[in-house]
Amino acid sequence: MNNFPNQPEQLKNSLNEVMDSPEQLADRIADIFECPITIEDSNHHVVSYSKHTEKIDEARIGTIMNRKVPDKVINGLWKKGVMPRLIDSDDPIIIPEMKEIGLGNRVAVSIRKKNEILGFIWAHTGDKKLSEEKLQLLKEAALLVKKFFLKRRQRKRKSEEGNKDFFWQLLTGDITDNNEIQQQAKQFNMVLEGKMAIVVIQFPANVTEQMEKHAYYLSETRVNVQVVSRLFDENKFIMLVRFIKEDHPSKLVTDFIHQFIEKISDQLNLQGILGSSGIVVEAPHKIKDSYKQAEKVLEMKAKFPEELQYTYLYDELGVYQFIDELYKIRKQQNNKNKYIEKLQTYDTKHRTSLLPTLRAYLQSDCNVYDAAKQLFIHPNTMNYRLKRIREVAELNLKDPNQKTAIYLDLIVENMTET
Amino acid sequence: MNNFPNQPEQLKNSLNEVMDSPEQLADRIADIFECPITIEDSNHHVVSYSKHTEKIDEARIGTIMNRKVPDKVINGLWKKGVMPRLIDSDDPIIIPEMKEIGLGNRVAVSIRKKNEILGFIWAHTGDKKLSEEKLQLLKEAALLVKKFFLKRRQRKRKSEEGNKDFFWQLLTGDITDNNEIQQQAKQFNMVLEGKMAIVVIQFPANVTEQMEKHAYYLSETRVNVQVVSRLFDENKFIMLVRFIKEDHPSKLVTDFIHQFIEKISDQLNLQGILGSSGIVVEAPHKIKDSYKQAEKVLEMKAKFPEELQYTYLYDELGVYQFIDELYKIRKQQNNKNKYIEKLQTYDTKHRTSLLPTLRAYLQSDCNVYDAAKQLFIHPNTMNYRLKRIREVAELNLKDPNQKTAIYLDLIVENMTET
DNA sequence: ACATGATTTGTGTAAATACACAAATCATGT
DNA sequence: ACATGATTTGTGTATTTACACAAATCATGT
Repeated sequence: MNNFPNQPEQLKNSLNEVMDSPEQLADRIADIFECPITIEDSNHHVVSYSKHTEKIDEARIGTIMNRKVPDKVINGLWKKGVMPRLIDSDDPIIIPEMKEIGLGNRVAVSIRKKNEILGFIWAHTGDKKLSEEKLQLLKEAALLVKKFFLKRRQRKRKSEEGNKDFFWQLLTGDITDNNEIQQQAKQFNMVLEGKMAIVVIQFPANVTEQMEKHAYYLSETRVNVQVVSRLFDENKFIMLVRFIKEDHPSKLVTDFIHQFIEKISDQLNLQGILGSSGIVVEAPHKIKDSYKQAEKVLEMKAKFPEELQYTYLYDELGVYQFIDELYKIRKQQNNKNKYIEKLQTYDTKHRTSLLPTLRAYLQSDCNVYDAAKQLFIHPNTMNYRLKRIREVAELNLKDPNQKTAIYLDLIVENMTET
Repeated sequence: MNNFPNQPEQLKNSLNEVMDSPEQLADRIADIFECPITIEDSNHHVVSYSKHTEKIDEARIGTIMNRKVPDKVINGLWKKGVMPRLIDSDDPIIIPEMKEIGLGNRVAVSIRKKNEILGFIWAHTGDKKLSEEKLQLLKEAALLVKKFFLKRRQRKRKSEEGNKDFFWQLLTGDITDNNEIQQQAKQFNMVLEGKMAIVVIQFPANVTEQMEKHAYYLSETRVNVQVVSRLFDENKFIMLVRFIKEDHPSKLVTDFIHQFIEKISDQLNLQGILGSSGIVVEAPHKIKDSYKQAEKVLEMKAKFPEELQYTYLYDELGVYQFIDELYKIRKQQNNKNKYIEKLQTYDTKHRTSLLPTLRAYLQSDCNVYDAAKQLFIHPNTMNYRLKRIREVAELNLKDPNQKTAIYLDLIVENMTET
């Protein structure tokens, strides 16, 4: 094992041999580096692990037993900033012991094609320290293992562009025939069954390679939802997600978007990343609707950032599903809301703020105390103003019909100003 | 005065003489009938009264002093059913003493041209009873006095058709030039200044002559508002009203419509008479808008009879100002409200009534007790159902955005069924 | 500067509302 | 028929909300 100059050759030969039987892949690498080796895919599922039993740690046991790295370990790696370094770098990363998650000393390197993470090689170095040359060798090993991953994903890879085209066709509704859709889906190894939705993540600026890398990674590693297909369009990352559990798709997709944004904001140290989803559909030809709706949500979130700060689903847009159209109607009708006008006139004449008060009141679900808090005034002041509103506008604040009209007209009115 | 066969001749001669000086009109008739005579126009304003001072009663004093019949007397006459008989008949009506309104024995006859009431002749008979021949003579007197009224209204009469045309032009917006409008208005003796609105009264069936008669009469005798112009179109009576007091035009027009409907329903013993008004405008060229709006109100009242039972003004239509358009939008969007759908599904599956409960709750301004009363259930039941609604629909009942959307979608949904 | 009326805030009380719990009723499937 | 869970109603209590009144502050015009 000291014949150092010979090692790369040896490695190549070994790997070429085992190209089709991944089981021995880790063993061969482990032989060269003299420590246990684990190879994972981008999803942190175990692809291959060496038989070495020395220097074994808790994390390794858990990983091999479940054929997947435990979530606790992955989270720990993220928290310590290991994962970002691993994803961003082509070089091996030395990871010191992390007792709290049962991880011994390790060296790891990512396996990637362009910006896409294919997987990772983990060397369980234990007390031993790898030399600079060995680290270099590990990097070369990664390049060679990459071939294995590429071959493994042969079907997927050979049609990656076609897959993208197909996804676009689904998004735009260019294919409507269900049989054709299912045929193509089979060809690209996509499952278009059960409950699905389009999720769009919008980045505030132009997307860098690093951002793409992280986005792709995150789209691979979710659990409750499965990302069937994904692509970047300008500064938007569009995903087709499928729901494994059929229970509460709204909650699942909200959580997914939440986590996605949280993690990627954290990892890239970026603010202002928005997420949205169209409604959950069951038929593939309705994916286009879900996409349109997801885009609509983003459009409305841009127009009403505060109001829709915590809204991600089209279903939850409420009146903002049709506020644009309503705006057109009201403008066309050319008839200002009588009550709003009266209050506006009164406000400008007497330098009061009855209209903003009414707005806060309506936006607080007609709760006097919440509305008062929002405006930093005493609840009695609020009540007094409401009394004045009733008098000045001759408005019955118990009439849901009028209140609804005012609520909408106040939103529409604000749209005029922008 | 016993030369009875000669009296009609005498009457004619007398009247021809005084045709242009109304002051002596009543005197001449009084001479023939040997009792005090009062002549009123359709508005119950005094046109002419005889000098006779015998058999004078309280009502006559009040009438002459104010140059108008006191409201108390008019109301009394309506209550006793005298006015309808007078309006409907060409023959003189004998009216017994009505002490409660200070009215002595009288005989009265209406003066009319076709269906339009021009005025009335009142004979204060006192203890005397008029013979059948004298009654016949009074009828002839009415015919002759009619000539006087027609001459009196010469300008108005000669252009009655033209007036109608002009009104239609205002209603349809055929004239837009303000100068032209004011010129024509002057020609037809119409005042088109200050605050105005179009009021439309809709009759349930085809309009008979009797109904027209009453409608014209009522349009003459209102106090706080002035009916500038009016016409019948199919089963609709369209009025242009002007506001004398500028204070609270909404209240004035509501009261006007209320009273109009109440009185005419009462007089004609008719149900289902609807009234509406467009917004109050200041510029004559906006009358067309007010007309359109008044028609829109009637249209919506037909579609939502219960909801808009007490709504007459366009301003007060609330969401019904745009519910038609919203219906189109929502149909086009082809996306059912998620919350409504969930509740509907649950209701059919479990034979519950969560959706009707939510509807009642929203329509009762989110007041649990009112909604419960409306549904004849215990308030606790209401609360329980609301809890289930929150759970089943995953709906936050404190979110005004969602609630507003549901409120509107519930209305829109009901429109589908019809 | 003063008077006036509108507005804001503090204090207290009455009424309305929410909520927990228990009992009764109902629907449904085994 | 029975068990089960959902639903309805009754009862009582704690909390919230509405409202009246008073005092203080502010704006405005003379």
